[in-house]
Amino acid sequence: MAISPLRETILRTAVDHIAEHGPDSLSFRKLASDAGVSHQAPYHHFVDRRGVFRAIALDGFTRLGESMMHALSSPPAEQAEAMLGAYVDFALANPGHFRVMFRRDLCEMEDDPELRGFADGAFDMLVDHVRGSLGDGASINEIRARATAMWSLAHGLATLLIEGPLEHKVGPITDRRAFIRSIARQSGLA
Amino acid sequence: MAISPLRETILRTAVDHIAEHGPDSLSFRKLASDAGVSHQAPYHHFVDRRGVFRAIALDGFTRLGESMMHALSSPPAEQAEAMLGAYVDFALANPGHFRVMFRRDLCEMEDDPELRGFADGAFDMLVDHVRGSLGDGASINEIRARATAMWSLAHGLATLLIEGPLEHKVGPITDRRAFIRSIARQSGLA
DNA sequence: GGGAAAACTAGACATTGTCATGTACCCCAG
DNA sequence: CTGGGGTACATGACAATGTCTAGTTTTCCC
Repeated sequence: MAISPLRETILRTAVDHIAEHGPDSLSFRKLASDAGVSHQAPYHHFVDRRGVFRAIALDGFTRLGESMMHALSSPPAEQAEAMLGAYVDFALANPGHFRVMFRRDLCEMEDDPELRGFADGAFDMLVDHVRGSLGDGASINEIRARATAMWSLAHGLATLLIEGPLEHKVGPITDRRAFIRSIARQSGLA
Repeated sequence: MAISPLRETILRTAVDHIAEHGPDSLSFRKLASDAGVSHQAPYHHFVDRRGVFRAIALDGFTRLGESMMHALSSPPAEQAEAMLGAYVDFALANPGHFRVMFRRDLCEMEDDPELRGFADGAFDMLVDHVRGSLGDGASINEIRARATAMWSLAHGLATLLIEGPLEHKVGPITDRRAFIRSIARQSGLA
């Protein structure tokens, strides 16, 4: 998979557009003309319009995995909060990616083992963290429930922050770390 | 706001389509032809293509409010779990609405006081519940943090269930009530 | 019953995704 | 050196879509 300048350009401008205006209004042709090439050129790097979304999702899950991997190296006492923070930080730093990664109408995971593998990577780190934090006595159901709770909390928080309604309700968030900490404390997850 | 048969038909088929294929592929013209009218007829009931999304969101927040209102009448000990359940139940019963309500690129809340009012209604019920459950000693920051945590947890859970990745990871969920209960217990929110 | 407003139809236009096809350039075997 | 094949683009065409303008029918009220 050699890097191609045009491919990178298109991905970058696509992500920027999605971060600002959402995925719906993303125009394949406009991507091409903005890059200064013909409207057919991108087809050489992406099979479809949806191929762009797929590439963005792959990139996104890679970045998310790196972010969570880094959080796993925190001291145990702070690990849960670090995992939540890593998830939310990633989403807010890469809203263009985040908006695409979890939209099944944009990138189908069902029949895409590669994409699903990338997605599994991030989740498995969460499970690893939970397994370690609960100790050996934890049942598989306990681990499953706690990992789901953490994922849901992080995902919901990230989504509500990106899509806007939360800050409108609770006011602007000045210190994101402290904000996440207070929420992690209120839920029993950290 | 008198009811109009065509308007209702269009909203219903639009919601169905979004529930199945997502909002992006929703065609204004196709809605019209499916309803057996000219491609211009819907413009008499919706200012825009986005007007359809706005109407769906308004309807959705009304239903969500009713669902949470009903949960508020549960006995205090079960109220938190009932609120979570109400939120998730609504989302899974109305995925077409849910997918639209929290997409700022589909329905802009910023300059739409009516829509924002409907959305505020549901959130205020959550705050009321939290205020009641924490008692009089709770600070505004505590209430805010706990309400945000509950909203995030419910929203994330609903989103991950609708968009698919969760069931793929933890397997099919046979008893949703028990599933939600186990997650509510794992987080300290119920 | 007549007139106005509401509901709907018809035509047109720019934009979009995508298919089919053409063209310039690079690399390597002969 | 040559030519052929593959890669990366450009061009043209087509159907579908959102929406503007303009006409037509239907409904309703005084």
